[in-house]
Amino acid sequence: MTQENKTQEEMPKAYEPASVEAKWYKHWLEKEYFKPQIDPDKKPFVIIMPPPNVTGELHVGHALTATLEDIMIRWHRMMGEPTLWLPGVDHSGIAAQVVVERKLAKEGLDRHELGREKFLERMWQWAESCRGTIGKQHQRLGVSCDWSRETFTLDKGPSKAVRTFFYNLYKKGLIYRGERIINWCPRCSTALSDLEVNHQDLTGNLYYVRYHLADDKNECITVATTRPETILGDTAVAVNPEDDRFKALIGKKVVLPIIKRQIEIVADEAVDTVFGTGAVKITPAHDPVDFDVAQRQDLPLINILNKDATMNENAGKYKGMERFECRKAILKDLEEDGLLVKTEPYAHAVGHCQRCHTIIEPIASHQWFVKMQPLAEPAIEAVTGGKIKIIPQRFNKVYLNWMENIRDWCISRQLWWGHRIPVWYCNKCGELTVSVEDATTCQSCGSTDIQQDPDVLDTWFSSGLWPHSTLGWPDDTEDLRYFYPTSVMETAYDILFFWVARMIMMGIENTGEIPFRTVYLHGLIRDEKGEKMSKTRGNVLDPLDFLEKYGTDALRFALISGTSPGNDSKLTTTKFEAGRNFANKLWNATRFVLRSAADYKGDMLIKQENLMLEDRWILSRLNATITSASRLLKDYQFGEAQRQVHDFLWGEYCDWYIELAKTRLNSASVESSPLPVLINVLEKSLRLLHPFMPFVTEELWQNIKASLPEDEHFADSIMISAYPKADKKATDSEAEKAIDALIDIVRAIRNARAEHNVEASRKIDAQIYAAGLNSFISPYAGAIQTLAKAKVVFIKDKKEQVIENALVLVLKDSEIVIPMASMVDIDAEKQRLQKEIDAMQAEVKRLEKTLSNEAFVSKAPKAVVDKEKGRLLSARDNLGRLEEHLKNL
RNA sequence: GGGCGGUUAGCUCAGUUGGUUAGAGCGCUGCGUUGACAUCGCAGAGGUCAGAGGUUCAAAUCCUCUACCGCCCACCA
Repeated sequence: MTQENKTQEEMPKAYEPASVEAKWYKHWLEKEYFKPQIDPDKKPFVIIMPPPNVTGELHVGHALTATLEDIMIRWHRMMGEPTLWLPGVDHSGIAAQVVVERKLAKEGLDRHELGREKFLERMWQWAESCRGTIGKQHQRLGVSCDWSRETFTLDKGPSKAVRTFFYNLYKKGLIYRGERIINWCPRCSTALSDLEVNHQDLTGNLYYVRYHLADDKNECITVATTRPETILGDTAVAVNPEDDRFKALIGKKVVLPIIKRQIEIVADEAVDTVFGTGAVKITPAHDPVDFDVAQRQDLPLINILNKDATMNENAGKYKGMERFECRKAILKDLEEDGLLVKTEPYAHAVGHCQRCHTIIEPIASHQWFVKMQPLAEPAIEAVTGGKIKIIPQRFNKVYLNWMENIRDWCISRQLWWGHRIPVWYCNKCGELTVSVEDATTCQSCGSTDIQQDPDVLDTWFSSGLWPHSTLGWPDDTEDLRYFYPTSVMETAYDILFFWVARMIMMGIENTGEIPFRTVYLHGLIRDEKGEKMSKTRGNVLDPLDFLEKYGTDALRFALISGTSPGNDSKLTTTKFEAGRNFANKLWNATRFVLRSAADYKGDMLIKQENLMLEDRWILSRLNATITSASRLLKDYQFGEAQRQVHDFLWGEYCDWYIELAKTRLNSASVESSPLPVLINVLEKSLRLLHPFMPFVTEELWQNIKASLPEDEHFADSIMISAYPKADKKATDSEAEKAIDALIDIVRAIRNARAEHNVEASRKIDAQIYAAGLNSFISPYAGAIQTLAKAKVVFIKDKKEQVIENALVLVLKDSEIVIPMASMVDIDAEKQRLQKEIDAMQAEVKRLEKTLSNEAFVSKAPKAVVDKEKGRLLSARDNLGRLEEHLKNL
């Protein structure tokens, strides 16, 4: 250390995240470290970020996504792989439109008054402002993604991808327009896919209604329904053809109550003979099962609802009524006519709009659909064949179950915000034109009198293309060739079907390759009570609040700690505190190391011949931690990896190594100084921790760098430095054994002091006999004196032990004798010894039993048997010594 | 109706090829102002790993069943 070291002098006593974070994020951006270094000879590591919705600000779920992905990205980047993390934002069709519509409603407006064009202007304003906010929030989280590639789903590239995909599927016959039962949200006034409907069990009623036969007013058939208003749309009554009760009635006509329309009794297998009355009213326009029956039986469809779920002209006198008002009115009328046989309470699942929670209505409607089965087949094969790995594995089953039972996907939405369907209808010949470019003429007749389909596509139709559309598809771009297929798709398990499954299908369809090799699914973050966060519950946590209070690194630490793949986790303030405290601990440890380094005159290279036992120990422990953390990162065990690095730094480096190093700082010559190891281990540990806590590690690492002489081995930033690699040569079992024994000794003496209420300032005496380890540990008499406040004498021979009136501590590899003189009362000590003897006897017994078990000795691996044998020997030995000491007391 | 997950210390949770005395954070008890850190240090208490059965030399870990909690999927009107 020849230069002046001002840095550490300026380090304040506590870590202050705010200034550090802004400084380094800016630096990283300026140096363009987030951009991938393309190298054709290296396989890149690629994550396409799940694009947040433009529905507001980021929440803690986004923060978790950002953290997990940033950990992977930073780790791989430090491993020297060309690393791309591509950020983006989703226009999020219906969800965003609902948000803006609500804002309009507050102004007393609705989108129809505004008109499509003006409304879309408002949407764009909103989306742009969200995009800005989301970007800023992401930066505060420290995400190291390539902002130069940031993409919005409505950008030119993704839009072209959407149209191209639509066009291709249409040409292949996999996209078609047809009349089917779809889920209609009266509030949003649009069709929804099956996935966008949440089923909720509600207790309603099952109403039994009597329909009289047309030709015999005395005879009737009774049907059961939960939605009596749909009677107005009935076009048949169905019974099971095998049902003897109704066989005679098949083909006869009944008269619908109230509107008096005559409908036929038909036979259809879909009818369950044991449910309800065994006779079902058929409302083909408002029930998927009835729709199918109608197709088979060639029944007419009568739609009774307007778009807003009021009754239409087919409802006769109920026209204009709101649907549930109508239900009440019909029930009243039925009752008056004596046709309501009975009413019983009935719990059944009712569909609600995922976005606005309005009860959805099944309605027969002309919509665009994707035929899914042909797309699902290769997507199933990709997972069963192991080309795509899902973590945790249990989601394979969930994924496959959904894929194998997939149904056609309704993709048209009667919204304004989104990708407009690339279809034009000809007003002259009635034919349609599907085109990637905007069409100007009809493909069939050449007429220019054409108009584009007013609807837009399901937002997931574009999200599903995300991994390849962001990289340039359908164009053959360099990015697409180099970065696709991507490496990991990291997202929450609740969008497995919405998004992940569709990306797999679409990716394979469009590129012939899987979109990503690994799917990592994280769990949901819940509040302190374990409740799912939602705006209506009002328990949504804003990550920015925590950022400001505890710092980004603490937030990231909190989000990851105690989590495992696919499992939900609770976010509690104690986790934030733990993260903040850890950052602060590192801060102070570094402060100490650098302060010590300022007085040190040698260089920082570790010289093998100068190493003391504790140096070898901490190097060995560091290496073990690197090995383990690397393995855990590779296995996506981020919570556990973080914990192990944390435990090493706090529990081994700070608690023991620094404390041991202090004992030789003052007296040490340059050769025997702990500084090289102190600083090297810290520097390497910071790199090990960097993916988890990027800011504090960068700041401390830079401080270390500044305190050292110019060194070309140090990169400009920790984030582009090499991730530590395990080195088998660093493993040192001799040093680990000796230092473990030393730690045992210190702990035992401290424990004895505490147990016997020795004053803190008082030094006690201790004789230590460390058998085979004596030569290793005896040099540490001074260290023990400092750490355990005991004057230590090492004895070579047990015979030298003076055990009269003394406390004897029997450890694994050593024995400590502490003269009782002023410390202890004998009875208490006898009791303590007896307790230990009991425990040791139990241990001996257990081991004897294990080892006398021939099956164990013959079947268990030799290493395990030997280990047990060794333990028995040492337990017997300890027991003997304990018993002897008790006798001598 | 199918499927999945959870049940481990007072609380929140780790514990991934079955192998020492089951761990962490927080909380609790006692002690502590020696210049890294009170956002700290030292010591301690606290668990028949939901219950029952099974496989194994060996089970928190694998299998079966049961109980409770939670989630997902599903067109019985």
